[in-house]
Amino acid sequence: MPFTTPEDGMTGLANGFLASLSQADRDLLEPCLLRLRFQSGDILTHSPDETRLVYFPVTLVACVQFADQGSGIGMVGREGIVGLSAVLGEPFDDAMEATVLMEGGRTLAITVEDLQRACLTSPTLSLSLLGFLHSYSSQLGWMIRARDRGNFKQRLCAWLLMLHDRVDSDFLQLTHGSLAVQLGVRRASVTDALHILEGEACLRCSRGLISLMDRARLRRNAGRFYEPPRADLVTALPT
Amino acid sequence: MPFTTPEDGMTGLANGFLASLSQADRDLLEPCLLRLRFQSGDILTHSPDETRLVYFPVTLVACVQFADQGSGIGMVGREGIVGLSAVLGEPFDDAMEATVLMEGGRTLAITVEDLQRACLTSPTLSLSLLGFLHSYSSQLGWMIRARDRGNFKQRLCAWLLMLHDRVDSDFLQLTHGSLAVQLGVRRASVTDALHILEGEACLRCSRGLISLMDRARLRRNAGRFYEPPRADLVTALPT
DNA sequence: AGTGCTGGGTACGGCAGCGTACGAAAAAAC
DNA sequence: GTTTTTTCGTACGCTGCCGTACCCAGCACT
Repeated sequence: MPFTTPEDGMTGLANGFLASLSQADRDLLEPCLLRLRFQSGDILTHSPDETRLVYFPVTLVACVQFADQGSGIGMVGREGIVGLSAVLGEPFDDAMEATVLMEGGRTLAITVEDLQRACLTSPTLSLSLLGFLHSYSSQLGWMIRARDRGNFKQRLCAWLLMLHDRVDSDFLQLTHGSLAVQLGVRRASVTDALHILEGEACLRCSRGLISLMDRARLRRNAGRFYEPPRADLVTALPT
Repeated sequence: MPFTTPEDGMTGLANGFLASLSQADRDLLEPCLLRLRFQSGDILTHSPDETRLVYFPVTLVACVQFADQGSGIGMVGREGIVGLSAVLGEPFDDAMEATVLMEGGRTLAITVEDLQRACLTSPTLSLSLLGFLHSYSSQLGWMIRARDRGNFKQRLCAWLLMLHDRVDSDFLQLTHGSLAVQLGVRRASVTDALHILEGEACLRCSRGLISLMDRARLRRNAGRFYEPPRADLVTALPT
C-alpha cells in the first residue's frame, strides 16, 4: 500500500480498484484524482454542475437504484467504481442513480474527460474497467438469484454481509426503514427478521444501529445467496 | 450493412455489437471470426476442449444462468456478446454459464486470445466492450426490478418482449416448462398466465409454440418492467 | 393398433410477504 | 420539561405464488 499515509490510513489510493492497477495505469490517474466527502443520502450521479464525475469510494458505500423507485439494485464501496457509465459517451445512462448509504464518507473521484483520456491511451486500463464491470454484473446476478429463490431472511443476511465487506466497523448505522427501502420490503418485515436474527445471536439492534455479533452465523443464514468478495478476480491480465 | 451478403442476409457481421464498431476495430476482429452453429440447450461457456471462445450471436439467443440452478439471469442475442468474462484472465468466471435457447442458431465467435490481443492494441475496442457490458448490467438491473416489484404476468410479458427483440419471427418455439425454468416459477404458473394473455388476444399457444399476436398490448401488460432496446447506447465515444 | 412420452390443463391447501394501521419509546426540538 | 418527530413493536386480514398431484391430449416409435 505505497499510497496510504500513516497518519490517516485513508488519504491515499485506498480503493480496491485503483490498488489493483499496474503502476503505470495508476500514475496515469493519480494526478487527476479529487478527494471528496459526501453525506448520507447524497446522490452521486447527476451532480448539480455539469461536470460528470466517476468515483472510487474509500470509506463511502453507494447504493445503485432506479431514480424513479426506491428498491436497491447493487452496492458499491471501496472495492469498486461508481458512475462508470458516464465514460461511454453522450447518450447518458439510463434511469439509474447512486445514493450514499449510512453516514456518508470519503471518496476519490475523476472527471469523465480525464478518465476517457486515460482509457484511450492505456488499453490495460480499459480492460481493468471491464474487469470491474464484470464483477459488478456478477453481483447483480447474485442479487437476482437471491430475489427469486431466497426468502427474506436470507436476503437480509446476504445484504448485511455485503455491506460489512465494504465497511471497517461491525456497527452499521441503519434504520429498519432504510433497510426496507434497499431490500424492497415493508419496514415491518425488516423488524421481524432482525428480531429473529437477534434471537439467534447473529446481531443486536438498537435505535438506528445494527451491531453484527456473529458473522459466521450470518453467513450460514445467508446460505448460497451471499457471494464472498474475490480480490483475485478484479483483474488478472496477460501481458 | 456492408458485411451482409445478399443470398443469405446473415452470413456477414450481422451482430449488433460488431456492427457498432469503427471500421478499424472491425477490421481487427474480422479475420479471426469463426462461424458456428448450436442446438437448443447447448452450453456456450465451458466448451469441452480448452479453447475458450467469446460469441457474437447472429440468430442464436443465449440465456445466462447459474450453473448449479436453473433460473435465468440475463438474455443475450444478436445485439450483444456472450462469454466476455473469459477475456479478463485466468481466474475464470464465477458460477455462471450461458445456454442456447429455442431451436439454436448461428453465431460468430472469436478465441479469447485473439480478442485479448485485439483489445491490447485498440483502446476504442476495449471501450466498446465496456459499453456492451454496461448495457448488459442495465438489463440485469431491470430484471431485478421486475422480480421484486412486478407480478408474474408482467415479468412474463417483459421476458417475451425481450426474446422477441432478439428474434426475427413472431413464433417462439418454447414449452411452458422451459419458460417456467427461465422465469423461476412453476410450470403451472406459466400456463395460467399464458391463458390470461391468450384471453386478451396478446398471443396464442399451441404445443411447444407461442405465437405473438399483439405486441403493443404485451408492452402495456409489461408496464415499466420492459426496457426497450436502445441501439444508440451501445457506444458513442469521443474521438 | 398399441405403447410410451412429452407437453399442457386444472385443482387445492399452504405460506411468505404485503398493505395498513395504531401505539409506544427514544431522540430531538423548543 | 413539554412538544414534536423519528424509529420501532406488533397485529390482522389478504393475495400471489408455491408444492404437489392427477389426468388428458398430442406425437413418436414399432
